[in-house]
Amino acid sequence: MTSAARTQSFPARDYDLTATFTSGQTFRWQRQGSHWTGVIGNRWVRLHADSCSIVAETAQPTADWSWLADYLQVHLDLGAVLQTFPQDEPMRAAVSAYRGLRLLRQDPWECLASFILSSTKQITQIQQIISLLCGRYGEAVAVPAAHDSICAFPSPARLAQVPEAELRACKMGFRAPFLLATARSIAEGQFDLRRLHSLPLEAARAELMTLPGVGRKIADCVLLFAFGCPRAFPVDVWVTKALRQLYFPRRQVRPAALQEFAGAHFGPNAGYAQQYLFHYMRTSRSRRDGRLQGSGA
DNA sequence: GCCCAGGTGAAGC
DNA sequence: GCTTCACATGGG
Repeated sequence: MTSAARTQSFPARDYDLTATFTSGQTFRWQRQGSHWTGVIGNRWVRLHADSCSIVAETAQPTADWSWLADYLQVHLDLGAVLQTFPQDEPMRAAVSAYRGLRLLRQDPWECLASFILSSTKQITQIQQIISLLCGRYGEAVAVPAAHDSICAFPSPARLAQVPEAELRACKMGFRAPFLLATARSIAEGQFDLRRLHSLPLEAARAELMTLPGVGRKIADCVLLFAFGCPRAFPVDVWVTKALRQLYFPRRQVRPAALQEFAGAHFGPNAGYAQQYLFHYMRTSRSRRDGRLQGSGA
């Protein structure tokens, strides 16, 4: 017998909520002190972590918490994943800096739409665009007394009805027609995100890349962050910088060669390794400015 | 003012 | 095939 409660504790070691929520895989979590507030599906959630567990609070009594365990991937043996990383100096440094950084298992539509909006935008700006989008077109979700109101991520059907000019007013610029066309394709049933679960990585990636505004990088983000494909390896400007600086200092390496190197070098959890590299690269001025030495140098 | 940001698609060679 | 460019907008 499971009774419904508004709080639940998940045993979890090595879980750094701050690194996880600020590492650019998701854009809506907000910090209040040691607590993080967000919306998963249509549920308000507040989390905080102590040394051996994550404590969750919802707005309404909840009997089945599997949706949250799945989102947070609390059952994942992080140590086993980290052991599959290459034992080179860049990875050791990145893991040492942010051990406890996790990959979430996000809703495919929210993840896809968010990354369509991400192209050549800084993370703070992506957060702002998505906040406007949710506030204007998302449905309000139940919130505990004395907490700020908050909305769910708008559905494809809802966004499909929004005029392009209104989307542009959410500061998304040239990304608006891409988001709109993708929302319509999904809302009208031409594109079925659920079908991707049954496809191998390469086929799922090819399917995603048929959507307007979705190229290799965004497809890999969705495959990694929403579909749990551990080998998906998004290569953005930061990862490009990390790979060049840490693995190919003072050499010209073309993007295709970097992608090929990544697929061969980082192992079965390459996507996880990529997230550590991305966050590590972005969070240090010396690394951003390229003053860090390469692996063997 | 200038360069850049979790890119993509289309046009030009 | 590959390289270059336009596309909005705001942070640093």
